[in-house]
Amino acid sequence: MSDATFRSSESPEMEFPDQSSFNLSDQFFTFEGWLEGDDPALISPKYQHSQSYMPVVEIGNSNTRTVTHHEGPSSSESGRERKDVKERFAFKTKSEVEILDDGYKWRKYGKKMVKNSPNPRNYYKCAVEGCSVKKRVERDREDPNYVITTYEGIHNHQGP
DNA sequence: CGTATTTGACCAGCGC
DNA sequence: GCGCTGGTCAAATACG
Repeated sequence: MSDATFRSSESPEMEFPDQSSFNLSDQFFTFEGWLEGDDPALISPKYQHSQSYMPVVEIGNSNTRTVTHHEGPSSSESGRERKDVKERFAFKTKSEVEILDDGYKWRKYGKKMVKNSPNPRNYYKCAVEGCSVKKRVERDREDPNYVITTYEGIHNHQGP
C-alpha cells in the first residue's frame, strides 16, 4: 500500500510486500496492505519473525471514536483531542477462526452485538498481570471470511 | 477442584 | 432529559 516498508526498531529490514501469504500458529494469513498503527513490533513480538501484519480496513464506525493514527502535535489547537491516546492497531485477517494465537494469553471479558451487523464483537484482555493490553475481535460485516482484530495498548512484559 | 469462558446486567458518553 | 450505542464487570457455568 502506501507504506509497504514499515520500519521497526527490532527489525529494521523488515519489509512487507503488497501481497503475500504466510503461516502463523497453524493459521493461514494473507497480507493485503497496511491500514494504520504504531509499531507493530510492540503488539506482538511473534509477528516480527513471521512478518504477519495485515492491517487492511478501518474498523472504527463513523459515529464512534475515530480510529486514527497519532495526531500531529500541531493539530492540538483544534481543541478536540484525546489526552490519553492509546495505541491502536487494527488489521483484517482472512481466517475462519477468530482466536488467533499471537503468543499472548488472552482472556475474554465481553461480547457485544454490533449494530448494522449480525456479527458479535468479542473483547479480550491480556491475561498477564499488570498488562492492560486489550484486544477486540470482530468479523467483517460483509465478508464473514475476514476477521478484524484491533489491539489496544502496549504490553508491559517483554515476552509472551 | 481450579481455571477460563459465558452471558446478562450495569455504566458512561454522545446524539437528538 | 431521554435513549441509544459501545464498553466493562461480574456471577454463573462449563470444562480440563
